[in-house]
Amino acid sequence: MTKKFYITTPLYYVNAAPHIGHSYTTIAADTLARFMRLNLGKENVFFLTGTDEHGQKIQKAADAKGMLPQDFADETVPHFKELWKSLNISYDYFIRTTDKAHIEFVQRVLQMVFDKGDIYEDKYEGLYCTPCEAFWTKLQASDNLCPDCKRPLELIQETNYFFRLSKYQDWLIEHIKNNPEFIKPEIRRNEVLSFLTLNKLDNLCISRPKERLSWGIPLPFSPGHVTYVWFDALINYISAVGKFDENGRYESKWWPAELHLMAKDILRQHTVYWPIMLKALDIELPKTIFAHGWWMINDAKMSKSRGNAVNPLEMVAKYGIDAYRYFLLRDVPFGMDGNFSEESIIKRYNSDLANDLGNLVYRTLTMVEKYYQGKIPEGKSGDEKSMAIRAKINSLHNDVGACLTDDFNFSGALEKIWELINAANKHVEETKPWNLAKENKTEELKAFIRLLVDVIRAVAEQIYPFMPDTAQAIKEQFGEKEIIKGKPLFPRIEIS
RNA sequence: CGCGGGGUGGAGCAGCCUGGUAGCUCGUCAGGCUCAUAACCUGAAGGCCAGAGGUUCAAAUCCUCUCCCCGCAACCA
Repeated sequence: MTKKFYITTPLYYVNAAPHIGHSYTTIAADTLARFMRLNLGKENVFFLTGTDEHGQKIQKAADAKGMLPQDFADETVPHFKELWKSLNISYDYFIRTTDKAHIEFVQRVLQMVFDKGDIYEDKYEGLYCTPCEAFWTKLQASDNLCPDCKRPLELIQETNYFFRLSKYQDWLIEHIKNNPEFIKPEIRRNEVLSFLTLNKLDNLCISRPKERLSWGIPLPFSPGHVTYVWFDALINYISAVGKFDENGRYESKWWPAELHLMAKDILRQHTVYWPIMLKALDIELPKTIFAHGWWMINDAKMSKSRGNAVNPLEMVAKYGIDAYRYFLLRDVPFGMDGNFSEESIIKRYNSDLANDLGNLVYRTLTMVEKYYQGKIPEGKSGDEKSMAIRAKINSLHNDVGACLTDDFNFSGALEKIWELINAANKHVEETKPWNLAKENKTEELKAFIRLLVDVIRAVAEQIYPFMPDTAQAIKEQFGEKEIIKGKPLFPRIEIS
């Protein structure tokens, strides 16, 4: 049986334009997908992303613009697709929750879970703010006033449908305990586990009455209700890659997913609702759910009200696709929060990309040009330092792989690559090729230059998943037999 | 006493599990070199490891207490 790799990003909610957070998850997923394609073959990797388009916020956003929700979504989705294009995102499929096939699939799921008895009808009572269209708990609104608009709340009652989360609580706890890989990183696993062991799960309300919300997938067994967005959205992970047969068995070439990637704010939905939904359907669970951290903007949480959201397109225009990708994956260990600022991008850019990598490539090109008229020399060196560098070249792929496949440790993988780059730069100082040239030590010089070229080729190979364009550019400059020297890969950014 | 994570040179982090010269990246300063994008290499300065007490020959590392920061605490997509 060939190994396969199915990776997903969350479906992004289309009520606003994509920001740095969206791009972070997607770049990380893209890097893993590219890496796995190199290892398992293109045909054994499936990378899914898409958009979540139902629900109240979309309806409100559309209303505000005097549009139909569908038209509003149709207008927003291209922003995501364009961004992915300009970030070199190599997704295999882009799903929209308004796709006909997805809607039918969700309805099928609802009917199956309903028939099984895990969805039931009940009365829901709560404090409701009509202008805000929101329910509040007594805890949130102790004074009986809407925390948002400060208007009095009404106690209203409505009939809704509920999903029996509680029935599967003990099973889920056991599953998490028995599968350390299931929720990562560990801090998130602890969080979920303590939450599950210390609280009794309430059943999840998975419907909204149509009078209150019409923009959603109608429940097949109650046309007066639409489906709660999360129940709709999570199902994309299976609706995109498989089908139910006539006996209600789910069949898919790709499922179960090896990895669901997301930011930590939607961990709950993925580690509690989603596994239980799958269990109710008798479908295998994903292998790993990984929640990464947030990017803070100049030490403040990014939010629309602060107006500090970073536009990825702007960053790409300023610093380039690969510098942006590199920065996000390198600057902060995956899983932790990071602080985003242009100052830190520029620092990374200048020190890692321009000074270390770019300069190594450029100085090597110049030497090949100067000493060998652009022809890459043959040669082998057997001294200790050269051998040590050779060893690093040979182990680099495994080192990078160990970081990526075990822990999704992007920054660690990049550090490994940079260790080789730094070793090569140091090797230049120690070998002093300009002296070899003066002293006519031709064999040594040939071997030395060849070693540098081999370092650069290995580096290009390994940075490809992270920085596909740069890898390509390096490969083009170092041909089979000779070089084609271009402009510096990363011209330094001078801060005025 | 709700649960969890954390407080280490100017900044960001590692080390703590398995006690024994406090390490990395960036920044600062000095030097070297010239193949190179004023890039590269070397060296230096800078830390009583939040605080107090305890265990020990020996504690950033183990134990107790205190202070401070952050996350989670169900429908927010």
